[in-house]
This record gives sequence, C-alpha cells and structure tokens, in this order.
Amino acid sequence: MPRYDAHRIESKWQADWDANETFRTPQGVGNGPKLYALDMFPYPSGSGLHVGHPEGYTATDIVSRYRRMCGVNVMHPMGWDAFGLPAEQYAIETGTHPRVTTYKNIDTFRRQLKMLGFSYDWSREIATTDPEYFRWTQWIFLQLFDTWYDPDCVWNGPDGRQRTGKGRPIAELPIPEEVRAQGADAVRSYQDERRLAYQSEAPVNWCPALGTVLANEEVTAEGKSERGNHPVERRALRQWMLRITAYAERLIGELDDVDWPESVKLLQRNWIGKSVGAEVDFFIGGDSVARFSKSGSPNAPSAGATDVSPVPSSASFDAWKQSRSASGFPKAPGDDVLRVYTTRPDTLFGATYMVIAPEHPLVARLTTAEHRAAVEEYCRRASLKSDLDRTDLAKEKTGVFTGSHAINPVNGAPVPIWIADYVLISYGTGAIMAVPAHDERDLEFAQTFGLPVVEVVQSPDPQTSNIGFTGDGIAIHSGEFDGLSTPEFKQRITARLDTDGLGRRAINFRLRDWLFSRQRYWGEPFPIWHELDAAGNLTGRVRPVDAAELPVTLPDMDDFKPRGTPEPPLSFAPDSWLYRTAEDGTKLKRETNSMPQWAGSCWYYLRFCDPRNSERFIDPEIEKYWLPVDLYIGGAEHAVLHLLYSRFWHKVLFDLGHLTHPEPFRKLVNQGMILGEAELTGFRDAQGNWVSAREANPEKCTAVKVDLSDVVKQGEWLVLKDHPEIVIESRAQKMSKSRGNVINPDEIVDKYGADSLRLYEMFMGPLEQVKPWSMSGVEGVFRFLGRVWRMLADDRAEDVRLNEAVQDVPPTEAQLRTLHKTIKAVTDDIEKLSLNTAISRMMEFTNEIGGQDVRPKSILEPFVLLLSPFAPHLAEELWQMLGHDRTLAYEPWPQYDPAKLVESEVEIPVQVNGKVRGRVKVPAHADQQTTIELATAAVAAQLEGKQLVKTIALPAKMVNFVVKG
RNA sequence: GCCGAAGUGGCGGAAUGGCAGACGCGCUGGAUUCAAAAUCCAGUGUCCGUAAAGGACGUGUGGGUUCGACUCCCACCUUCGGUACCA
Repeated sequence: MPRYDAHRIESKWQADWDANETFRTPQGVGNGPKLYALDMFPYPSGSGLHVGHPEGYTATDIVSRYRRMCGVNVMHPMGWDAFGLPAEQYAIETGTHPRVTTYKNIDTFRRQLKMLGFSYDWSREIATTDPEYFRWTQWIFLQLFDTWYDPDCVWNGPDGRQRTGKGRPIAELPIPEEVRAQGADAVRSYQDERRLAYQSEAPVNWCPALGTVLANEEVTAEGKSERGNHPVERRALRQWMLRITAYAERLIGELDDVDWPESVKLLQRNWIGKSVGAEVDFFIGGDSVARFSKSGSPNAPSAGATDVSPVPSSASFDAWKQSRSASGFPKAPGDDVLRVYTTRPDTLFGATYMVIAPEHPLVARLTTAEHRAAVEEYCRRASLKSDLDRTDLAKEKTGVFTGSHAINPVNGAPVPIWIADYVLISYGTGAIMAVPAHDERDLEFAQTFGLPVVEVVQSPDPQTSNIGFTGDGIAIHSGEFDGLSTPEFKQRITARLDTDGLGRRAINFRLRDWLFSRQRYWGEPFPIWHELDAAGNLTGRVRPVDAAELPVTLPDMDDFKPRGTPEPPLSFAPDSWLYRTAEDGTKLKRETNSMPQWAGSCWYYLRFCDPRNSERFIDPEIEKYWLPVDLYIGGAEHAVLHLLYSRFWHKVLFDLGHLTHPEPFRKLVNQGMILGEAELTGFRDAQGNWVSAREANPEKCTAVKVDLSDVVKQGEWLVLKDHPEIVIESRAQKMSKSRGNVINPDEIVDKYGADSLRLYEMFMGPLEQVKPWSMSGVEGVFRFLGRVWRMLADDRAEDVRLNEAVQDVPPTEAQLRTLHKTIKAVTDDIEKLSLNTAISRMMEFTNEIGGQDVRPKSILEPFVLLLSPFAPHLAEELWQMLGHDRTLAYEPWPQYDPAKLVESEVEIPVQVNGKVRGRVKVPAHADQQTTIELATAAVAAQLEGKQLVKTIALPAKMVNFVVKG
C-alpha cells in the first residue's frame, strides 16, 4: 500500500475517468480555440497492440492533455481500420466469420488502449466495418462517380489564391454537339469516360496467392506483394479506377500549405513525379493503311502486313510539314506520326533512333514483313513478363527492330524505330526518341545494338566526355541552335516546334490512376448495379445505387475462399443479394468487387467530428469548426499511400462544396520506429577475424539477448565480458516475431505500470527518431516515478497520505526559481514536441526538491500539474493527496514568472584564445567593463607575460582574451 | 544509381555559434540490512599525473570561415530509410 503502487493507482483513475466521461468532447460546434489531435487509427490485428502504437499515441495524448489545461477545446478520438485481409485469411483458415474475429480484436485493442490511460473521447469511437460508417464511404464513392475534373475551371481558394482545375458534378459536364447527336448512349459513355470513378480493362497487378488485384503502391520493387511477399503478375481485368491523376498538379502544389516534414513532402512530390518537357511528332509516312491489319490482336503484327517503303520519302515529309505549319499540333496524334515525350527537346538533333513500348498501338503498323516473326515473339514474351522479370532484366537491354523509320522533324534525318521493354506504355506517350549520347539507358541500348551516337551537348567541364554527359551544357551539332545553353535551348526549340505545329510543351506525371477494386469479401461493397441484357450478360452500363438505399451491406456467406480465379467471392453470394429488377424492367447485377482497405481510412478523420450523424457524413458547421486536423502523428510508412489518398478524397469533397478546407492535416509528425534490444550478431573466429553470425548461420543469429552489463570494449570491438571471442554488434534491429525480440506492452504494464511505459517511450529519444528498446531504461523511469511518489507521499505510512516534509510554508527563493525554470522548460518542450527533454527537466526538479527536508506544497502542486500529461495516473493520485477533490485534467496549466528566473549571480566561462581557462562568478546585471575586470582576475596566470591582442566580452555571458606570445 | 536522414562516452541521448557529454541506463565505492531486494549518498569521456594540483586530447574523416565550431561552408567515408529503366 504505501509504496508506489502503479496498478492500484492506474485502475482507480481509469475507472474514474470512464465513469465521469472526463475526456468527452461536447458534440456539435464549440467556441474558442480548438485542437484536433489525431492518431493514425490502428488495424486491430490478432496479435494485439505493439509497443510502436503507444509511441505516437502517447505524444498526441500529452499534447491533448496539455492543451486541455490551457483552456483549449480538444478533440482526441480513436477508432478502428477494421476491414482488411488478415481477418479474412483467418476466416478462411478457421471458419470463423471475419466480423467475429474483427470485433474480438477490437475489444482487445480497446482494453489495451484504456489500460494505457489515453484521454480519448470514447463516445466518438468508430469502426470502418460498421455499416453506419461504410454507408458514408459508399456515399463518397458515389460522389467520385458523379464528378468529373474540369482542368480549365479557374476559381479562388479560401485563402484568396487563384487556382486552376476543379472537380465538378457530372451533370455540369458540357456535351459536345456531335456527341449529343449520336444519342443517349453516346452521351452516357462520354460522361463515363470522364468520371473520377471509372471502369477500365487495363493490365493490373494480379496476385494469385492473395487472390486479388493490387494497387501499384501495394507491389514492391521486386514485383512481390507488400503483404505476404507473394509473386504478382500482370493480367488484363475489368477494374474500378479512381482518377487521382487529375489532381496531380494540386496534390503537388498544395503541399506548400501544410506543416509537414520536408522529407514526407518530398516523398509525395517524387511519387507524383511531375516532369516538364515537350511532346514531339516524328513523321512515319502516310501509307499506314497498307500495313495496318484489321484482324488479330491489335498489338501483334498481323499476317496481313505488307512491306511498303519503310522509310517515308522526303517529299511526303515536306508535304506533311507544310500541312502541319498550317494546321498546328493536333491534340491526338494521327497514325502518320509517332508521338514522343521528352524532357530534353534540346537534344533533338542527337536523336539517332526511336523506341516504342511492346504494347504500343503502332507496333503492327510499323513492323515490316521481314521483322514480323521477331517482333511477334518479342511482344509475346514481354506480355508474359511479370514486373519481377522486367526488373531482373533491367541490367541488360533487350529489343527488336521494326524495320521502319521515322523522320526527325528538326533535321529531316530518318531514324530507325525499335521496340524495347525499357520503354513503358504507361508513361508519356509510350514512345521515346533515343539520344544515346546524353541518356544512360539509350547509350546502353545503342551500344548493345550498334546504333549511332551523336553528341549534341558539350559538357562545361572539359575533363568530362560529352558522350554519357546528361547534365546541362552548351549545344553543339544542332544547326542554328549551336552555342545555346541547355535551358535556353529547351525554351527556344519548344517555341519553334509549337509555331511549326511539330510539338508543344507538355507535363507528365509518374503518378498513375488508383486501382480501387479488390477481389475480397471483407471490404466495402461498391454501391453500383450493372445492367444485364436479356441473355444475362453485362451490357457495360452501370447505375449507382440510390443514396437512400445505402448502406449496401455484405451478404451472409460461409465460403469466401479465393478460387484461384479473379472472380470475387461476392460473385458467389446468394441471388437475392446479387440480382434485382429495376423499375424500368432492366435486370441488374451488383458489382462484386469490394473496395480496398484504404477506402475506410481515407476519411475517418472527418467522421470523428460528427460520428453519429445519420443525415450527412459530417455536419458542415461542425466540419468548419474542427477541421483541419491540427496534429496528426503516425508511422512514416503512410507517407505516400494513406496520406496521398486522403488528400485526394478530401480535395474532391472540397471541390464539391462539402468541406471548407482544401487540406485535411495541418501538421504531420512521423514517429520513429522502435527497434528491438541489442543482439548477438557476430563472433571472432580462430584467426581473430570478425564473422557475421547472420552470414555464418542465419538461423541461429536471431534472438540472443545481451545484458549490457556483460559487455566490455576490447580494441574496436564490443565483446562479452566472459567470452571475449563473442563480439556484440550493438546495432539494434527491427522487432519481429522471427527474431523473437518483440516487446509486448501488456508485459511492461504488468511489471511497471502504464505511466512508466508512457514515460519511457517518450524519454527514449526524439519522437521522430528510430530508437532501440531498453528494459533497464524502463526501470529508470519507473524509479523516477517512485522518487516523485516519495517526494510527495509518506512511503512508510500504512495508508496513503502526504509525506511530512510536504508543508504549507512559503517557498525559498531558490525553490521558486527551480519551479519556474521547470515550468518554462517543460512548457517550451511540449510546444516543440521535445518530450524527452521535458522529462529530463522534471527529473532535475525531483533531484533537487526531492532531497530537501521541507518541500513547500505551493511548488509541488504546479509540478504535479506539469507531470500530469506524461504520467496522468500518478499525477491524479498525488493531486488528490494534496487535497483536491476534482480531476486535474482541466486545472489551469502553470505559468512561469520571468522575474523569478533571474539569479543574482551567474558563473561564466573565461576563455584564452578560445579555450576555456577559468570560470568566474559575476553579478547577473554586470556590464561589459565589470565582466572583463572579473574575468581578467580569474585567468591572470594565463595572461601573464603575454600580449593582449583583443578582448571579446558578452556581459554576464562569456569573455575571450586573444593573446600573443 | 538517385533522393532523404543521421554519425557525440560502455549504451539511449543533451547542447543549433559562446562551459561538450544535461537527464537516464550501466559501472565503481559507500550508507542501510543478519543477508538480499528496495532506497539513499559520492564518483564515473580518454590519456599523462600520485585517486591531489595541474595538463594534453576529444563530437565519423580531411580542409575552410570565425576571437570562438558538435553547431556554419566545401569535399569525402560510414550507417539507416525510401526509390528504381518515369524518357
């Protein structure tokens, strides 16, 4: 009882907070300053909370508790990202319905989070799997479906800045007369092609092991699935896509308006990958019809190909050029040209060949009979290649000649057209002009196939060869443009191409549209009906589910096993769910794909503001008050995926007038990963060489924990005290089950209590930094909390009562100074999120005051308040012990008095030639003269016999004597 | 390859142009104890010196700027993270 009993204290106060709804934020709109502090909500996995979760959660909790005490309206919610693969996989293995597993896991997570004493407003708890939640996820999908992007719309943002490009209701899409003339079906497909949510037959990442299609973002560089590391192959399937590319420009530009780590902004910019260059048309001749086959696959060269002149005549080129200068550069390329995209139009004179992707629509048209067999074979192989194969072969360039040539528009030179898979159909125009002299990949290809290399840029450094030089330089061998610098050349040639109708400035993005459908059961169903014809086949026309009929819930099914085919489990749902007849008699079938896990997490921060609204996804007034999120803390792994998708949805809803802020998250902080403890990772062999245990024996090198007290330094190695042949590499590694170095938060709380876990995770180091776990570090903060307890409580008494040293007496000047220094430091540190140093300052306070025989109540009370955001349970207990009967959660945050900080005397360093040679006490308000006089006396011995050259003195701060001799 | 972050005692870290190593861990010695745990007190960068006084060296490496550099500039090395034929 008398000792610091974390468990007694913590369960007492958790029950108290629960019963009193201490942290409930009133529903609706508030008054005055607000803080919306948000954690990235967890996926409730079967293995429970990981120590990484409480790291960010504690940081937001400290800020939330601090701001509440500053009189700010705080919203600090928590919920569950509960759709997703693991629950479904588990269901397949055990036969337990994913709903059962999910809600069981949620209960575990909720218990664990409550055990840590986070000040969440649990009345706002949401789960993405709740029909009342995903009803609105489906509703937002319908908004995307009913929206098109108008790139020319000019409008003013809420900040008054002019913007271009906006999502608008599909009903406002202007229909061209010629489309309207073709009837309702034409109008409908014209609209469908422009919706932000659309269907596409494009090749996708199909993962047989997971039985689903994946987004580009979910496939690793090695062509494996991010989850499970299974192989992924390419397949053409009908899928739902979201037109995120329409928002590429705004997603990049509006990053400037948010307070995010520069590294995350850069990651997003790189992911979107904007590049500025030019599109240029290369003439390939007007005799296309002869070579173009109507039969067979559009991509493969056909048997009907006839060999006509593979090099367009200069006469036809001149005629084409003439017509172009009259008509200008057409929006879409005709089949008499090969259109390329380049960021280096200044190297046009060095283009010695061209390359088109194997999937390029002009493959058949350009292949001559002579090369048909080789091209056919090459394209067939390319189509079978998975991304893995493509990456594997990245080092060696492959390709095949089509037999045709195009004419370089700037110099009339014929250039051969090749097919190679290093050119991607999905980027730019799927075709390039190759400038081997100034592009690494083109050079490699040219060298492999013996193609000519023409240098057209002179390197500014004469030591550097021009061939292989890819930077900016001076133009050579470029006719009238010789001598221009690269940037100037780019501008001039782009303008010239434009006037001649041969090219134009163009912007390209690396970002692709977002593949939004999955072939899984445990996800949100799409609110979409497909129209069927009399025979029961899809007509290709779709109808959105009426908003009043939402949510579309999941049908009850026992078997959701993937069948190894891309047929989604929902296509085996009961007919009553699958089919319906519309009022007009049309047979309808439900969309059987489901949404990806990102869907629910894309907008959850909006729902927290108004979680029980059954009329709208969020009330506009409430949104206006609480948004944007003021502080968002989570792992860096979401830097591009979740954070990009959320921003996209947010902007669409903003454009449609549902939201008032263009960006969802004002300030973002990434917590650093917590690594496992030091492990045995190597040993010394008989010759004394260091051998990595992992390489020598990967299985055995996984999980040997080492007590730091057994480690000694020997030369440049750390070794075990009793076994100097065993070398310790103190570099910590990621926690993982296979390494056996996972720390379970339950065990830590069991042994030391929640306050110790919270405090330790904050004390480890800077929030954003990667840091290794240390059990003795946890004991350290536990001991600190024990000292705090004994500073206030009587440790020997049978009951809980104040220590007799705690007295109602006026504090000394020194005690007051200590208090006010601590208030200032802790407050400033919380504002900077420098929570590790804030804790240090409280330790200093305890070290100083805890040892004193008389500890005035009036300085301990503010200290308890300072401690409360970090160790809330202990602080509440001490607060009560100090005689307060109400929670301290809303007590005013202590203010420091600058006047109390000043000391009468300060000790300052005295330097001679920049080296500290002495110290001297000077009055705090000493002027420069006094400071120098006192300092001179302090280092008199050092100055003796030397010539004083210069004296630098900051009054009451430092003195430096510069001497000679 | 490219982009980003970081290198400080035995360990986690502090100091953002002015006393390097706050705070914590670990370690050493002491108090308390029959003993232990717990707690408390003192010490603890390295080297020389006598466990003093005192001195030298010291923030990845090499240069530079400055009266003064962990901090700013240039080059390089190492580690970690991201990314990868994006024309």
